[in-house]
Amino acid sequence: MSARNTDTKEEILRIGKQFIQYYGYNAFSYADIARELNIKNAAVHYHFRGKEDLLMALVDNYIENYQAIAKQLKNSKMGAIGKLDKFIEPYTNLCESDSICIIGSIASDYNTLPESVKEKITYLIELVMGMVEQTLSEGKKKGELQFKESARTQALLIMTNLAAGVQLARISGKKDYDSIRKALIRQLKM
Amino acid sequence: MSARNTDTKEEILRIGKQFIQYYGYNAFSYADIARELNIKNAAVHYHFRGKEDLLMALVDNYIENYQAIAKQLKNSKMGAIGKLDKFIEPYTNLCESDSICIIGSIASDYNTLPESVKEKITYLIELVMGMVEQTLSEGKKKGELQFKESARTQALLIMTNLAAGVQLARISGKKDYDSIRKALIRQLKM
DNA sequence: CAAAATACTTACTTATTAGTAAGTAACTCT
DNA sequence: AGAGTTACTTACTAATAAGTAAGTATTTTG
Repeated sequence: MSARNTDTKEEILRIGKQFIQYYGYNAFSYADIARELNIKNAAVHYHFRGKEDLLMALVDNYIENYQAIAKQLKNSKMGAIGKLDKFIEPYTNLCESDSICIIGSIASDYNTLPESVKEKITYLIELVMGMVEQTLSEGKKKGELQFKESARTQALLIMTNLAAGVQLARISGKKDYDSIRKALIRQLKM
Repeated sequence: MSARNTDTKEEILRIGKQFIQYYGYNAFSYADIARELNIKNAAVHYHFRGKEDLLMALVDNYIENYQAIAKQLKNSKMGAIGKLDKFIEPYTNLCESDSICIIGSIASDYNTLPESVKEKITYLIELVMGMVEQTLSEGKKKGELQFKESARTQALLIMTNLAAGVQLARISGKKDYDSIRKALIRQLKM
């Protein structure tokens, strides 16, 4: 046992992300991660000094991810609806596994988190908001989308529909999430 | 010390509600409640055998509350916009204290909760949903409101906007919540 | 091939968690 | 006035939490 393993760190991040989205930040422990990966909790501490550091790393991952997506969308010839679909897709997947988005999960535990994480999550939200806002603005200019609010407000409406949509789906079922998702797109198209 | 106190039970419920909305169900303990009320944690156990029982009682409180509101609205001559404003008001107040609604809080911790609570929260959501749906339907029939989705879907859109709106406000500020709230009403009026 | 770095495990600590059993003071009822 | 009942406190338990120090096996590097 215990041959050197180069991707334990990534596995910890993977499980950590899963746990945050499934149970919430305050409802899983390093012992839970260790059990899942058949290692000892000290091994988790070796890769991430504390839970706070793990969360920071996770948020960093999301930031990098969304930065990459933002770049892709910028250079893409995809239509606005297509871009929005790409944005919505991950939420639909979360729904399938009874999980919620990291922003919603962190928002719920927000008052128990260290300042460092709070700052980083603020940045992540602005990043995501900016992306959606931009997509909406462009889509409107090109006549692909229509909405009456400012792009910022419309982006807020969409993000809150999705974030709480996956939360609600846990309780009242996936049908409700689907209704929300379809209504969202329909209203932007008409 | 320790004169008989008849409203400790209600005080526990009050603080419990506060903690759930501010920290989340998994981020406060009976010791926290005891400290806040200057009693011992065993006293909290005296009134509510376990945390699960406390949560159940809290959800029961919400159910009674919303049943009372539903009855009021039914017999009220208030316009649909007025009724919606009454519904939205508590969310705005939550925002002021950096708190989130109990449904959002419970949804986030959903996968860590006992079955009994899950069932009860499902009932609470249907109750609230029914109320909003009803208000929307009536308002549309009377020409006070306009929307293109079904009343159920429109209610879902509004509830998710509000629930995630207060969550988002924690991170990106109350202005975003206000934008959402105003847009919501504006769209229904036009 | 030896030293250093890496990726862990073993074995622990300290704090906090939910929860309980037994005792006690004050009030209520008869 | 005495017997319950209520509303607690005192004093614990067992489990789990985050975290650490020291040791070990494997791999990389000079």
